[in-house]
Amino acid sequence: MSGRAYDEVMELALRRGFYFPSCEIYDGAPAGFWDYGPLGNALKNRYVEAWRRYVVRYDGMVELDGSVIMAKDVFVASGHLESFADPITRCLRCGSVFRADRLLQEKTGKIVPERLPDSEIYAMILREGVRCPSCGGELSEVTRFNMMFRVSVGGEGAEAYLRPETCQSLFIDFLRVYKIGWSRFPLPLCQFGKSFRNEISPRQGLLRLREFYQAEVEVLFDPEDDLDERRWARLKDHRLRLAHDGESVTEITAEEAVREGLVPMRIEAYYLALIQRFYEIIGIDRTRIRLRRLGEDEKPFYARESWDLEVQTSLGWVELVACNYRGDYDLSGHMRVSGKDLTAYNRGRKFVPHVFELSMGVDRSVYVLLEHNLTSDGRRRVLRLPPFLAPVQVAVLPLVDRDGLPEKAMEVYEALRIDFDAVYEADDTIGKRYRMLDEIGVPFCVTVDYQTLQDDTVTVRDRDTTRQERVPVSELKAWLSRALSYPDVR
RNA sequence: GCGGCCGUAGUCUAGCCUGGUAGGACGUGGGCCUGCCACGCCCAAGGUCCCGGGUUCAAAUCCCGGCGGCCGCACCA
Repeated sequence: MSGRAYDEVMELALRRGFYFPSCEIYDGAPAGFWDYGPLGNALKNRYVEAWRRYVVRYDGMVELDGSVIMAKDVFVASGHLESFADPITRCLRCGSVFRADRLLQEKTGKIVPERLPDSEIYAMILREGVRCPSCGGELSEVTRFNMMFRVSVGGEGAEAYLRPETCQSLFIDFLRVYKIGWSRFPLPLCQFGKSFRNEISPRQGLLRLREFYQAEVEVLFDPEDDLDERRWARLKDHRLRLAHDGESVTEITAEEAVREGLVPMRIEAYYLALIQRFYEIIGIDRTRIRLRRLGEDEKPFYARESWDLEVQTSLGWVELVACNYRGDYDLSGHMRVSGKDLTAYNRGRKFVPHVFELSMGVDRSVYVLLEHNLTSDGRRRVLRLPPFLAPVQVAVLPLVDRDGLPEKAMEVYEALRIDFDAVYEADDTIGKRYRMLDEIGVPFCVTVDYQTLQDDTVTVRDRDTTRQERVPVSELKAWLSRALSYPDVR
């Protein structure tokens, strides 16, 4: 696992301002927090806009924005207070920490029930004589480490938590959203926003953060009513890259996957196709994408079936999207704890909606976009982002910094700067400017030369081919709009 | 959290083993030059050598602790 590409992305991120450590002027700042600089923020925003286009609007989803701090009861209902913490024991001699239940199972072969109280687990450790696998030392009592950040709210210090996933507000807000008119199923709710997890050892830059962006889709549906034909027709022929047991990938259309039982329901196959296609559109090499079905021991506590959309990187396969069939776990839980009725009405029948979710890691996706698109042929280093994702869309350059060219170039820049993310660059030789702009993925460079002063045309240089085309200044805006437009999908 | 390696201007790095308070490259600012793909010239700014403590006449260099980074284990909704 060579991390060379990772190191190159990291160096570029620091030097050109894509992202960098949070609070970095202070010593002792905790790990797992990163800030987006000007370019990274722009890239992240474009990624989210693409998501809105190819996932949210394409499917007719309903986007909400919930609060980050949520009441304790939310996480009683969601199971996070109980299940988001693992029973832990530590070695009293060497300090190593172990999952108590797994250690017991490994050493004794006995299954440790998930709900067993900590004191019982500890009693088992003593009874079975289990000791530290590293040094043979004695093990401590069993404790829990919850990965949620606890906060206290108001003068009373009411117990609340930073959400560990964005989706809980979608489940909770469902009641109101449903009542005020969004009452057709399937009902895909979605949200882009921050989540927080107190990871034990955050690592690898944007790949594992304690504060991070998610873009989550929670499709609420009637379990007796599989996907409508209108949606199904759109993506049933898309070829899914399904990974079974480990490595081998089978390419199979969504329709065949359902027919052959590889994916149980149409609604799952459809949304798996939707999300895989999204990553293909934004420029991730599809041969480096797989949808891996998780085994029983890997699934989150609330999931009935899980697929991870994974992408191959220099650090191995990275999970970008968790796709989970959550059943009625969430709404039933919130009904039980809140006492509110979250059933819906469809075709003369009351039911608790089931949920299929697409939980996307935004920061990880941004990282993968950088790593997959950063190319180097020895002389030239180019960030080959699709033009519609580029943080800077166009640069305006006077060929030389004299003879009236800068004035004319500035005029061109002024005409573009509101409609596009444009920069003006006059320093250094023209070749050097092209190189600097290639590195941050600027897809088009508009150069004002001596001919411009004669006939009011400029050259537009293509980042990927370095070829230049002469375009009248009067047509520049239309030319760029076309070149920067989103690819069409039906 | 455990173990290994590591932490020097914005970035990459020399120096560390064999203590004597830092040198380069790129980048940045200014000037010159420049008719299209980083190769030009001149000048300048920029360093708490991660932080704290210890040893020493003297610490970037040796020792301890902390923080951070990478890798492995563990964990990963």
